[in-house]
Amino acid sequence: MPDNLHSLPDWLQRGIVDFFPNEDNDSSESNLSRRLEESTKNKKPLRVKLGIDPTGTDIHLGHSILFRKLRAFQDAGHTAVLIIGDFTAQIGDPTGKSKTRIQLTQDEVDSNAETYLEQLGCSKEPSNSILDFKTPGRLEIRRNSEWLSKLNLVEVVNLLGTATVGQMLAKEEFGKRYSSGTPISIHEFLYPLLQAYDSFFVRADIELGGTDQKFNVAMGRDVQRHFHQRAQFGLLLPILVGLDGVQKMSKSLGNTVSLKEDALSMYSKLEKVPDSVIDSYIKLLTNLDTSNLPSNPRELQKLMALSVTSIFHGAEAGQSAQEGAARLVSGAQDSLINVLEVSLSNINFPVKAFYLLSALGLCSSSSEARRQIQGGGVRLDGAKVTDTALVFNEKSFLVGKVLQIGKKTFRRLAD
RNA sequence: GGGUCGGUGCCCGAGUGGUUAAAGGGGGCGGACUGUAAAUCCGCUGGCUAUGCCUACGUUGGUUCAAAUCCAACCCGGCCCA
Repeated sequence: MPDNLHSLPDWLQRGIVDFFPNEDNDSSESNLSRRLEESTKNKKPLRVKLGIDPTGTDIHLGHSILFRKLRAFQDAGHTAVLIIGDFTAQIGDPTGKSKTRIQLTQDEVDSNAETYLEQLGCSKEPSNSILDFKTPGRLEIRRNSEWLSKLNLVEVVNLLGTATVGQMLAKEEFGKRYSSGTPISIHEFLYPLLQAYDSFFVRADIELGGTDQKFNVAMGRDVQRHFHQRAQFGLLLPILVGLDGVQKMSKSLGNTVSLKEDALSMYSKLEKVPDSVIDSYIKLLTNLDTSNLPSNPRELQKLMALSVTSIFHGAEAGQSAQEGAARLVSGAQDSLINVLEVSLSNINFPVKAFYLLSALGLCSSSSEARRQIQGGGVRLDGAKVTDTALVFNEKSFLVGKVLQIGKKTFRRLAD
């Protein structure tokens, strides 16, 4: 934690791990709080850059930390510059990757970008969206293909001249991959430079990023200076640990909570998160007062889950998710009100139980369904199904009953 | 370009002609226990409406009754040399 974190305004402090430059002087070039003051004094909002590469379809809680901080800047009167890395997504950020990333097509990238904006609340009012899309002057959305696809080779070569191979290999992932003999494609070296060029192009005053972005954000400063522009500040936020409590939250590790998920699903995942991560979740994902929290870990877990869910779905939905989750756990099958329904309309009767599970999409394959039944993981209205050869003859027998797979998946069967 | 080693299931990694849907570990899933946690123990971990059938060990072709295992060509990577 940086020593002079306290020099920053309260709204900015929470969750900040590092910021740079971080010099204790009066210069607005190297002292962030001076720069903020200068901006207020001159009534000139700062341009706060956050880049996202639309490489997937989901925004998860880990990303939300950055977006919420970006929103805080918006609320403080600054301009959020959201960069959709539609160009860079096709190169792939090597950060944290042990392998070269698969390249995406323009179409994939475009549709991903759309779902991202949707999840950030582009069609909602600022009061219940993650970013403020409505207040004039508070948000600028740019696609980096706008400028990156126009660079010619001369300009690219010039840009490449900003960094050295030594600098690149000093970057942790590259260094590891290099020394372990894992291939590094040359185009991957270009990634940090393009991200840096974005900062120059949008004239960023501040760039937000996860701690793993330190190198890329710092590169932005170099490139801005290279093009005779005032260098941005870097503001680093932590990488959220995933639901497994060990690795970072990442779609490919399957330990995420997506913002797309309904309140019940979000709550259920969060309330069973390992104890070790609860503190960080509370600090990074909620606005709870950390000096006044329940000491019982189970209570703490529930409070965290409730708070986070409420932030993304509203207080009311959070409440009912909590109640719904409690009912699920208590095993009170009769009172399963909020269980998602699934229609049997496409099923031909008689139907084999394992086929039904797979046809309804509750298991990834019919073989998987069979295994679930064998392993005792399937229940119908609370009664364990153990016979893999079980056949249901009549639809009417199933309608209204609750099918359960494992502890988390419940579906009410509808006509 | 030359030499050399290598490419096995989600990952790591054994296997060098047949009882191999492929040892072992990790991860994941399910069960028991619990705080719906952790730890621990047990089971499962290619697909298929399924007592059987199909697809799988970089790719393609070949040898063989039989190939992840042998041969050829090709593709991809590491290292060394140029």
